[in-house]
Amino acid sequence: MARPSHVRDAVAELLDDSSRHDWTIEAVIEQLHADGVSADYSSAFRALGKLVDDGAVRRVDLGDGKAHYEGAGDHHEHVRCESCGAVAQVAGCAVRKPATDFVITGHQLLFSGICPRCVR
Amino acid sequence: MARPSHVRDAVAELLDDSSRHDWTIEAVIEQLHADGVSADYSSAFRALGKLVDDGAVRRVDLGDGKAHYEGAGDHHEHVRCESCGAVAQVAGCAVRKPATDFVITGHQLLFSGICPRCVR
DNA sequence: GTGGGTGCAAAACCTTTGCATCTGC
DNA sequence: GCAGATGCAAAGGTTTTGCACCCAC
Repeated sequence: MARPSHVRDAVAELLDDSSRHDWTIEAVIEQLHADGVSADYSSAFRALGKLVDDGAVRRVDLGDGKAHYEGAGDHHEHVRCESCGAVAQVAGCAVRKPATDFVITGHQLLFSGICPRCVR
Repeated sequence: MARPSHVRDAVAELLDDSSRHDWTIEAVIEQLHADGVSADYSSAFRALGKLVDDGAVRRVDLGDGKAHYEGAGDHHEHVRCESCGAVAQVAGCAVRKPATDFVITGHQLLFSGICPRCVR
């Protein structure tokens, strides 16, 4: 049953505390290592998978071919800079329920744009 | 200069005529072959890439790990059935401009849901 | 002859999975 | 002992890239 999992715990805490919302598996591992926590890629992968199942973490698709994760806090959308790839979140929900015969269970919205830094 | 490209032309015509909006590279190739057009995976890949650059085709992310393409016609969003993977499009734009310091250039919205067939 | 288009094959990239091991319970 | 957790390594599935060859201009 519930058994200690230093990897899962560390990942959960990391994503929960962090304001980042574009954690990749690689980034998570690096941070864990920097924090002195040993963790293998597959361990992190599995930990994240379980956390997503538990609803503690959301998997986000930022259109760069990699999986991103963020703590499942407030609902918000993302903006990604086409130029530098920086990601920011935009508060609130900008989506209206669509007219369709599907039963809508959720949505994922990704804005593309240019960040203030790249505009200059 | 502009040189004939039977692959690119065929792909462009296919996506333009089709009402499908979830063409994968594989699907495109199969259809081309069915239409008697020879085309290699990499040729289709490159043709699609160029068409996307030209703005004639849109690359759509349907969250299944594969790249999907559709003719760049009217703007619309997509719904994907969590159960069977079927994809439908929903007319109109359900998105409001967000409050952010990014310069928004576009967006991609994917609804998840259950299709009428799977609801039963 | 030059540059773009095609095919075939190989390289790259990520994500998943298999397996042996280790550790609480 | 048993089930869950972890590492290491290998498998999978797609997307990209390298190269040689061919053809319209």
